Amino acid sequence: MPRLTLPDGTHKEFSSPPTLAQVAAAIGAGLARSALAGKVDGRLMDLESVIDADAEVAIVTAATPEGLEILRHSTSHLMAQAVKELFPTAQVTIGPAVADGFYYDFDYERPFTPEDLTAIEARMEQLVAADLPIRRQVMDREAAIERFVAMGEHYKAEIIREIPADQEISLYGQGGFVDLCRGPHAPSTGRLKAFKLMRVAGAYWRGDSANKMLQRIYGTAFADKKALAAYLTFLEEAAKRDHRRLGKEMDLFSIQDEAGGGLVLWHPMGARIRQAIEDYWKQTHREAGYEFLFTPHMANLDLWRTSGHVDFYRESMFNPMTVDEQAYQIRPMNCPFHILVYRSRIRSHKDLPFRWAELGTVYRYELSGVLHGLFRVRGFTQDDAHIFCRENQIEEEISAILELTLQTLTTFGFKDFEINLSTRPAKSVGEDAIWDKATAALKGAIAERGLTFIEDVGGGAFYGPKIDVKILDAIGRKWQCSTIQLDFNLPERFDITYIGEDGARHRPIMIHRALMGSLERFFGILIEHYAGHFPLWLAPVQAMVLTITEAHNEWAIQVRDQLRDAGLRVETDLRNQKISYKIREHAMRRTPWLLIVGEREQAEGGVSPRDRHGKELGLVPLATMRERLLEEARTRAVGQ
RNA sequence: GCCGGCAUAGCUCAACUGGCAGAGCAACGGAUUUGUAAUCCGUAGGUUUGGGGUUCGAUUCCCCAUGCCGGCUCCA
Repeated sequence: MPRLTLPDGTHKEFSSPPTLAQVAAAIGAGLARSALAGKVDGRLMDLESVIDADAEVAIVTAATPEGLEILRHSTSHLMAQAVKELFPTAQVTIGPAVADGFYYDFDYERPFTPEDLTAIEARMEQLVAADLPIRRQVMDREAAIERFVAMGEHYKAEIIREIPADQEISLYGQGGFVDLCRGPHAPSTGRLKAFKLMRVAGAYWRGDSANKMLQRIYGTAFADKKALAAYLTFLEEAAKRDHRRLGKEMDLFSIQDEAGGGLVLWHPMGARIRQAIEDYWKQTHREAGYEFLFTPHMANLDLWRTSGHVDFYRESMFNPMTVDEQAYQIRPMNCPFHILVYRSRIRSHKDLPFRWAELGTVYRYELSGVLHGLFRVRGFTQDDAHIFCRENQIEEEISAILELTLQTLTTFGFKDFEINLSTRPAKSVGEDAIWDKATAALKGAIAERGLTFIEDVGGGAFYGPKIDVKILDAIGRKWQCSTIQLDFNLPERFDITYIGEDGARHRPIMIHRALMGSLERFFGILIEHYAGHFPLWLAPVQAMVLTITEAHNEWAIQVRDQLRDAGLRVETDLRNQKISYKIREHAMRRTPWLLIVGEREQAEGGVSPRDRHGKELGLVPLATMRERLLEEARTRAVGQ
């Protein structure tokens, strides 16, 4: 009789082979109610599956990521059932769980409307109330194909034909609805209690624009209504932080038709922030032993032939232009120029490493439909750098880059990171030995900092392994900005070398790296991370001097000028308005410090500061406040 | 690029099924000289994204264009 080992290490014996549902019931009534599926020796299975041998068993509930995924997957089937009942001629295709919910793609004669969604959702509620059991059934391949063809479900038939022969074909049925699916699924529709259909969108069959456009319905589902409500609140919060909205409201940047989509205009207030970012960037890079380069925005197309961009990157490049009957290309990357600088003279092993950085503006062709605020643009500035080093310098260089990356991201207020390491893909250039050595160096550099990483086996570029660092923002969203990539390809293509100790020519290793990635995109992320409430060192206006009446204008201007002379960004508001009016306005504009100046302040040579949380400090001498502001700016404090 | 939705004053949004295009904020002018999140009064602001069509009449209905928004390989 099966002896089962539970996750806590305890054992349970059964007199006859139990189903997973029975196992859950044996553990506890509460668990039986919340059980969605089970895990047997690490394999997810339906609750009704029978365990007939000793095994490690865990019951899966919606409290775990796996359980939530099952719940969402089952909800997508529930939606497909509702759609088939309401629109019988719609063909089902695929419907997986995704990051924040699920979707299902249908082939239907017309697009679904928002009204359709409401109707589908209502039908789903009915199906939940009916609490239909969800049953798995294994079927012979040919019979399954015949069955789906008979039902008019040609996509499903196509999918079955492509399933490897050694895999079993399983169907899931609930009520009159049957779908091809690997499973597992929740035991019944009654378990799907909290869901919402979000939107309709077009999506190509298999994501290929050569294929037919299907109708995709996105939805989300959670364990209970409370979690669903929390998610919807999160979406509202994200919308409030939308950098496109804040960018307009705070007059930071614009993107205008007259200039072109995806081309960013930085307004004065946005440019102040960018300057603060760039100043910091220059300072840290100087300290980290980098030199700076400036290179052109376009080059003879031949350069891009040599670099391989014409062959491998054409889709992302703008069309070349003709200059004196020669083709020129606006740059999508900076690296070829840096290589030309390297190659401009003979290099010795004693010169290496070179660390060359450039805030290089590049232009890439993106489909008009994918442009999105500052996040997806056609012209952007990379905080790019290229390191040329010897093989035995890789680890040290990577380690230093990682250090600089984390220092930079931390300074901008990001505390949580996820590091991904991508290794050699099937199709790639370079010898095994160098790949192994480089990959080991990357791992070593990560380990040295005591950090953990997620390995993406075979996920590297064809020209070298890489480390990507993702940041988590204030509301838990993940963004990838930093990337550190080894390149065994470009040095080869440009045939760059250095003279070694042995007097022979050797190939240097090239490292591409960007910490913020694109300044535009990073700026967008910062806006959303801080919801526009920039820390002092980034704030476009760090302090606003507010007068009580016109009688205090003179002192207000003196205050402003003294603080400006100290290097702070300070403005005055001398308008003939009540102080509460001015405070409200500048508080809403997210100015970190408001310095109130009236009779007493003028008489004593001070200001009455109010911080961004409305805290009043009382009358303080101007010099004291100046030092406090300078300290806050100098330390790049992100607290509060 | 493709699919769907949307486009009204600088901004946020109204205008029932086709019937005189409006409000708040912002701007500007005036009064008020004010102590910690909105002082009052007034003025101006529009080819309702652009073009075409249906209609006695179009912000509203239809077609085209442009832009924006949400999506477009997270695999049964």
